Amino acid sequence: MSATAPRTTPRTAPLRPRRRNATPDTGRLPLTPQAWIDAATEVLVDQGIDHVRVDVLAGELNVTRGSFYWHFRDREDLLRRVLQAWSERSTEQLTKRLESARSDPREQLRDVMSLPFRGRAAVRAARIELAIRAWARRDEMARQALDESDASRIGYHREIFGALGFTPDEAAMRAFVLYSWEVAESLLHRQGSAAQRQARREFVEKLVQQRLKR
Amino acid sequence: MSATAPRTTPRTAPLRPRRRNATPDTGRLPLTPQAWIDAATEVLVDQGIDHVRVDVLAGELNVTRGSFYWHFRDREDLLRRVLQAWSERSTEQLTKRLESARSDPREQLRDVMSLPFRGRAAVRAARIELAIRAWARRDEMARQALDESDASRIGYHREIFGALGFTPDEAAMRAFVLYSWEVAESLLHRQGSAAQRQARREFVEKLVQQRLKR
DNA sequence: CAGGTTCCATACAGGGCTGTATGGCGGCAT
DNA sequence: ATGCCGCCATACAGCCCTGTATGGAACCTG
Repeated sequence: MSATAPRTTPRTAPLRPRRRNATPDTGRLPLTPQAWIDAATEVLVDQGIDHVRVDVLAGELNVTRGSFYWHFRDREDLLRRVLQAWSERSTEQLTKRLESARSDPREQLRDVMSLPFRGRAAVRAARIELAIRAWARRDEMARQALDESDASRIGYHREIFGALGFTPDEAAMRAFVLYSWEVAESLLHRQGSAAQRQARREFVEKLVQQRLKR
Repeated sequence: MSATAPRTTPRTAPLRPRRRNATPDTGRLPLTPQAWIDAATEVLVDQGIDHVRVDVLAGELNVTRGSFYWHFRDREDLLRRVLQAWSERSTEQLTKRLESARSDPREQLRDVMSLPFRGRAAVRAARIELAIRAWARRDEMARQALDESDASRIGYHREIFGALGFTPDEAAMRAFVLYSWEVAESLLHRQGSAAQRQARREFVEKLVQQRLKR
C-alpha cells in the first residue's frame, strides 16, 4: 500500500462524475482531491501553513472531515500533495517559457522581467510562492522543492545572460541579481508607488545588461 | 490602566533581583518580561509565529503559565512586545550606523554590503527579520513595523547613492536594487557556494555604482 | 512578627484540532 | 431486486491550548 493512500483505495480522479451525490438535499458533485488541494493552497496563502487544517478546509468545502480522510491518509499527506502540485506547476511554467523562447535574448529578458507585472494570475502565483517560502524555512520537504525551483529559474536567467555574451561566471552573478529583484519586487511590493516600480523595472533591465568598466 | 498591563502592576524591571525565589527547591532568579520576549523570539525564528504559545514558552523557561499571565496580559500582549523590541532594536542599529557614518560614501556602501557577511549576530538578525517578514504577511501590526524598517533602511541606502552623485530618482532605484540583493542574499542563502556569494557581493558593489550609458 | 507584596503553582472551564470507527445514502452491476 | 462500492456524516477518544481563579511560598516593610 502506498504511503500516500487512504485506508481504502479511492480513484485518483473520478472516472464517471455522478450527477447525484450521497447527500440528498444538495446536488453538488463529489469532491476531487484537487479541490482539497486548492482549498489548502488558498488557506496557505492567506494564513500560513499552520492554519491549513482539516476541519477548516472541510468547513470551506461544506463537507465534514469524513470526506477528507477518505481522499487523504492524513494532514501530512495533503501538505505533501499541495507542495507537489505547486512544484509541478512551477516547472511546467518554466518549461513552457523555455519552449517559446525568443531568439533574441533581449526579448527573453524583457519577457521574464514583465512577469511580476502582468495579470492577477502572476500576482497570485507570487503570493503562493511567498507562502511556500515562509513554509520552507522550517519544513525540509518544502525547502527542497523551493530550492529546486529557485535553482531552475536562476539557471534560466543565467542562460539568458550567457546568450547576451557574458562569461558564465558573470552571467551567474547577473542572474542572481535579476532574480533578487524579482523576489524583492513581490516581497517589498509596498515600497514605492506603481510608477516607481515601473521605473525601477526599466532601470534594472538596463542595469543588468550594463558591462562593467573598471 | 494600560492596555499592555497584566492584572496587577508588575515592575517593568525588577528593581532588586532577589537571591531566593518563590520555588524553594531551585535558586533561580525571577523572570523578567524580557526573558519571555527572548524565548518568544527564539520560537518565532525557528517555528514561526503560530508556534509562539504560552505553554511552550513556559516549558522552555521551566515555569508554569501562571508566571506568564502575571507579566503579560495575554498572548497578544507578548507578541506586540516582541515586535516592539525588534523594531526598537532595528532602528537603534540604523541610528548607530548613521552616527558613525564615514565621510566617503563608497566606504558607507562597503559597510552596509558587508553586513550580511559578518558574524553570527548578523546572521541571527537576518533570521529574525525573515521570520517577522513571514509574520507580516498576515498580521497588520507586524506589517506596519516591517514596512517602516524597510523604508528607513532603503532611505539610508538612498542617501548613500545621493552622496555618490546620483539624482534622487536614480538613487532611489539603486537603493532598491541594493536592498533587494541584501534581502535575497539572506532569503536565498542556499543558492551558490560561499565563494560565489562573495563574488556576487563584489560584483553588486561595482554594478550599483556603475552609471548607465545609453 | 504581623501583614502586605511579588512571583509563580495549581486547578478549572472551555474550545480547537486530529485521527479512527462506524453508519448510511445513492448509483451501479449482476 | 440484491448487493457492492463510492463518498460522506456522525460519534468517539484524546491531545493541545487559552485565560481565569485561587493558593502559597519567599521576601520586604513597619
